[in-house]
Amino acid sequence: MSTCRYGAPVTTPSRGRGRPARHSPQELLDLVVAVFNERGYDATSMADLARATGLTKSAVYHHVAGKEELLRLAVARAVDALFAVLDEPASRGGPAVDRLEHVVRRSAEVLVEQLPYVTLLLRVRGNTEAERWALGRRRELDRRLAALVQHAIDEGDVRGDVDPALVARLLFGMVNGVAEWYRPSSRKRVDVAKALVALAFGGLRSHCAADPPRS
Amino acid sequence: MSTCRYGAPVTTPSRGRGRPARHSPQELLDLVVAVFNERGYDATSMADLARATGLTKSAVYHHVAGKEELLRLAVARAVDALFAVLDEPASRGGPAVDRLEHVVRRSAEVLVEQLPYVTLLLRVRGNTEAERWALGRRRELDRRLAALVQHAIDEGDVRGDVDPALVARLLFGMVNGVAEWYRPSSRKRVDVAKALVALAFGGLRSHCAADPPRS
DNA sequence: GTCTATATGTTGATAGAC
DNA sequence: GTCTATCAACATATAGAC
Repeated sequence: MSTCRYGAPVTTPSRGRGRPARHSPQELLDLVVAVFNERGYDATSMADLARATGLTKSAVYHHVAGKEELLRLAVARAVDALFAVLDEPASRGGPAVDRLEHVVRRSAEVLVEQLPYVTLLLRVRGNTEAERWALGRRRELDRRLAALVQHAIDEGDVRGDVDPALVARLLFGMVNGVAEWYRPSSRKRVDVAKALVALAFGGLRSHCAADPPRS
Repeated sequence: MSTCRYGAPVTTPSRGRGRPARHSPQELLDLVVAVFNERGYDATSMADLARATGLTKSAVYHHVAGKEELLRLAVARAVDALFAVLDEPASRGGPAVDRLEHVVRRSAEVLVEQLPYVTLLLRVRGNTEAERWALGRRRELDRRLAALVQHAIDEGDVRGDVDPALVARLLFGMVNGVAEWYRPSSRKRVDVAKALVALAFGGLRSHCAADPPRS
């Protein structure tokens, strides 16, 4: 307030004092992505982002080219994190069923660790160039996951009585669904990943749960 | 065109001739929901809806109060269809695990049958009154599904080594995930529901698939 | 780097003729 | 019931002072 030269009403009531309102690019993106997830990307205005960051609209434009660039940065981070799982050693060697289990577990862990970024990625519709790029990367990811399921079936460790592409989509649909309800306060990430793997590979029925895990 | 009194450019090139551009309320809602799902509710303008229906914006307003009422009608239909599953006889009598299996199968079938409506419901964020109402109904649905899982665990037919609320969310997360990829042309609804139930109850591993179904 | 002020387009919704 | 014409509010983005 001390540097408020005019008596005009302040458009950003959340600062106006003390708080420096300066952010690293990383902190700024974190704040922005939180708003995108709360209100939805399309329903979020630059004014909303200015309010959330404690800046004015113009100051936001000083840091980024516009709304779409913020989306691009955010979904790129999620895409990179998910593809990185496929490059981990345990995703590349050994029986396909073990690799699949590792990818499922790590995907769930990454989703929880990078929750806001992955959530945003999963909600992308394809209206802008950044969104279409993200959709293309997701398709590529789906292809590689389906191929992994196919391998596990070929090796006889995953049931072959269901279409592999269908299995892959249902399986990773369950993983991605975590983004709809998980909140950081509620549970440790390993709990979610563990329960997810147990359910996906062992099934719901108690008589299957009794089988010893093969690892 | 015959009643076009002025030579002014037509804003709806998709009609301009022949097609009467008259719809029953049901047909109109179908068209609107398709656009909502393609572009996202927030990114859809009344001009988009006018184009899709072959009317002008003003004509659309003659049929409905506004954009939000269209959303309200659509999500209400999805909510009703999903709650109806819980009122089916097979959802109300017998062992809880069988009721659970029935609800999972029927939810998947309803999702596929009413794909655009359920898809829209699953994407609701909570910005408007209609959306907050829908979120509330979804929470109620989640509560009842979690209670059903709890019953099945109590009766010893579903594994009790994972938190029941977590099981319910993962399970119906897998069901809801179908909306992300299913397209009417690709597969029959029973195929998806059958594969979903098999995977959810039997798990991925081939040694579990060998167990005979208990029904 | 942040501000105030403003340019320029799009939005949901309405008025009133036919 | 559909149209043309229009509005006020809000959108993204920029200009230029400090």
